[in-house]
Amino acid sequence: MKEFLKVMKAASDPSRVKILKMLQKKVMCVCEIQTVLGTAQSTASKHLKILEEAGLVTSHKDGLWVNYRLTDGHQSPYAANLIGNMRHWLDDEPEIAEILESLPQIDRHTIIGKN
Amino acid sequence: MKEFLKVMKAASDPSRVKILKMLQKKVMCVCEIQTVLGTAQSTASKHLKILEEAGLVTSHKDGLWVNYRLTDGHQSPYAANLIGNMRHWLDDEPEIAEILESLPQIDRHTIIGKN
DNA sequence: CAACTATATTCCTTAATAACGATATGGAGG
DNA sequence: CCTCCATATCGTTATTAAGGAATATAGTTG
Repeated sequence: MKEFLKVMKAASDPSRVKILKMLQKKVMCVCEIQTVLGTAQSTASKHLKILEEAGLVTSHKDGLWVNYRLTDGHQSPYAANLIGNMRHWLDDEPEIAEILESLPQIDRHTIIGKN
Repeated sequence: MKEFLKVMKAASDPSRVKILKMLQKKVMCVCEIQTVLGTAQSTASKHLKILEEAGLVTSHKDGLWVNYRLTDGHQSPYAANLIGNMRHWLDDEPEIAEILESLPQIDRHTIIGKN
């Protein structure tokens, strides 16, 4: 039950939903996600931790960057199901569409340290 | 997006998950749900309202009682999906199994007013 | 209509959540 | 080794959520 609740809770926040939709398009580092969301760096990092603990995303370091991607679904059936469904959900939401369209222009190398 | 978030949020609380699992077995009134959950009446009522606003359950009056049942899924695709999945989720959780086994013994007519 | 019953709503208190700024960690490069 | 950069964590504050008790509402029965 806790596992299920963690997934539902993780998906209950607008910022985290946006992150999941972004990661559906490409692997991203924290500073890229922070930029798209327009939040503080610590905020983005914390959201990612919640998503990771719910089994929705995984991370691996690449030098200074930490890359986040959607999980393949082997960690949690609830997470796998949600990720699968979200692939065809919410694309028409203006809030989401706008973000997804901005993604191609986001590049970690052009992001100046906001820290 | 708000519609999606409402469903996720509704499913993020243990009491509400229990309610959904109960209603999967039978239509129930508030006092029956209150009894199974072991909460105050106002608490049960409030949870049901949240579930209803998320499109997960519907209610209709039957005399003094208000019967709650799972929705058929015409209100929200997110709700419909969740209800469908939950039909084969969480049945093995001790917390849930215990509740489901107690359901046959719950009858609104034997519940004395706790109000 | 008066008493009772089931449910909804309000009020209050307490706990959980989200945001930010500041600080800590840890790898990379001069 | 010292600095810089990306990320994580901490401390604080404000908003939200959950719980119960008490009250309001509405239908039922005598």
